[in-house]
Amino acid sequence: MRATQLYAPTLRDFPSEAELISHKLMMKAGLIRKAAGGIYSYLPLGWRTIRKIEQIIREEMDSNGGQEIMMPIMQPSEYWKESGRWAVYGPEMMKLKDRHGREFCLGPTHEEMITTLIRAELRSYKQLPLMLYQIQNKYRDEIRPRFGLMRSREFIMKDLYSFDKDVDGMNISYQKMYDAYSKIFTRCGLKFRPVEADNGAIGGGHSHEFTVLAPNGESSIAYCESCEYAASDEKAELKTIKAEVEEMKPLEKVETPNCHTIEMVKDFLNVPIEKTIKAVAFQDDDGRLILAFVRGDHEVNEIKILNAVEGALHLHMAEESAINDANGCAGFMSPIGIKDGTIIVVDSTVMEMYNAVAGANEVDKHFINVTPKRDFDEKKIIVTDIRMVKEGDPCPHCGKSLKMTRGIEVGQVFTLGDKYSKSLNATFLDENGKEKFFEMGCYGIGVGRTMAAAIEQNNDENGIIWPRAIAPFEVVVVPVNAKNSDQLEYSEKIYNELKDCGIDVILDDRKDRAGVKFNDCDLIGYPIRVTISPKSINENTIEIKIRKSGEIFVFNRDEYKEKIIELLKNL
RNA sequence: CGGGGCAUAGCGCAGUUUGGUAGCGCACCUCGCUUGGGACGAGGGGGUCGAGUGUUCAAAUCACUCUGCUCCGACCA
Repeated sequence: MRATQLYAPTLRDFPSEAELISHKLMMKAGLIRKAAGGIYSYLPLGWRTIRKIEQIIREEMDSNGGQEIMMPIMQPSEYWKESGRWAVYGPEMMKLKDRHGREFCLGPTHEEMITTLIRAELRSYKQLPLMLYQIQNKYRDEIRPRFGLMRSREFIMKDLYSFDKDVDGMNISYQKMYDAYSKIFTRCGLKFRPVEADNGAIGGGHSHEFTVLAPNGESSIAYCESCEYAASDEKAELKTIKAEVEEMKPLEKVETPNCHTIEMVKDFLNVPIEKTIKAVAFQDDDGRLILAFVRGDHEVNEIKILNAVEGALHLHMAEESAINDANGCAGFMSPIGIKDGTIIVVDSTVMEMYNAVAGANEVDKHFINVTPKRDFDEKKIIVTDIRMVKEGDPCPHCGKSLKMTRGIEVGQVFTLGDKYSKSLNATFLDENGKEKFFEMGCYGIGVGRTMAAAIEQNNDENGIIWPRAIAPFEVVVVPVNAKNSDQLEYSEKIYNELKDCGIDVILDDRKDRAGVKFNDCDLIGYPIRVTISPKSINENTIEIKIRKSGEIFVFNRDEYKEKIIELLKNL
């Protein structure tokens, strides 16, 4: 490819609509253009990267037993009504009608489609396991599309569905995909973590989110550097922190005028924050009061509270009247003296504390020397892990301290069990001639998001720094002055030689000044730049610049190809 | 859905307060000159000022309505 033929409209400035660095760079480097909110065209450079990512995905899917198919974007509503998700999916789903008034949707996912596709003809356990996948546009009518390809309404997704005869088989398929995903993102040159996720309502199986580590990511994750543990902040399990055993002093009520926050209490009483107990009052959808208690320096994790309290679906901050009805006192609360029947959830770490400070349920009064295992009635409270992970907390697997980082979820693997085979009545006959539901799994990768995440993770003030495997071109050959026919000729020779080595190379034969071309090369992010100058011709050498490190090498004509191939291996 | 901001040439912006001939930089086209990090000179093309309605002799500018974009939040996982 020659740069003079390439449609790559680079911009001098960042478009004002872009906020996130990957979005800005994709616009500026001419990778994508927006058609509408959350809907994009991919220009040649962007599309080349997309295709390289897809190719890596294909290779790993195929070598793990996947078979590629293509299913419709436009799906009839009947399938979704049958599974019960037509109503459930709600406004997220793009719906449309044909001229006869028949209802369709633009598929946000394809469980219904694939299950109905195979159910008529996949009849025997002998045909299992089966793994089918596609790389397809998907649609979600996001409330607020943003961040370019990161949260868009139309997006490219690889989705594979596995069908097994039993749970053991399903777990093997799951493991295969888990391994394939690790390989895919490694090959893409990304720093990522498989993050433990729970299946929520689906239950039973397991799930991991593959999260690319990036400071601008939408999700916050905790991970361990000593072992492989990683989990999203809301899901991270936490071990109980044991406090040093102390002699229990007698409970005592003290005046704490106007000290309604932990900060004020700890300063007024001059105690370390780890010796205080913080209260947070919630109400659920039914109006039930839920009091949560954590150590003063900890934060409550609402998701964990929801899991701990039977029947609670959503939480909001409690009304003061509800607190008063339970004999509580906002700003000065503890479980001591709260009306029976109130739901009280205490973090397990709190139960380990000795001689702590907690509210007295009276205005301007706190208790000191509270020892929960003596002073709280364990029969009336729920004790469990309800706190939010924070940097430095011990890893639940190895005990070393956890680190926090932000990340971008690029892939997700999920066991579905028989949820969809049951609701869509997809069965086969097993060895005993008995009819059974398929045990399914689904495995998605956001292709555009992977591209965005790669840029998020690999850029500097000059532009993108592509990992070699997904760079639109691996090498760019730049004659310093393309109007000079000697330089252009020499450059074309080098270009052809590299091409013959199987290297994905582009010749920047534009007649612009060197500075313009260098800046574009840096912006677009080719991993290696070959610079051809009069000096190169005179000395019969090749000058090479590594985008990532900025290193410059000069090689002789007879060795440069091997050198470039060698260098590319590490980029 | 709540709250803020914005909409003028391909991109970035000024002009709006105080109504009166549509501007600047970059990009684009032509010619010249230049070529190792976004040169220079000369000439040129490109706009229903997001849409609609109203006020006015006169609206990019004032008023109302709508649409789109964007940020924060809620929502989603």
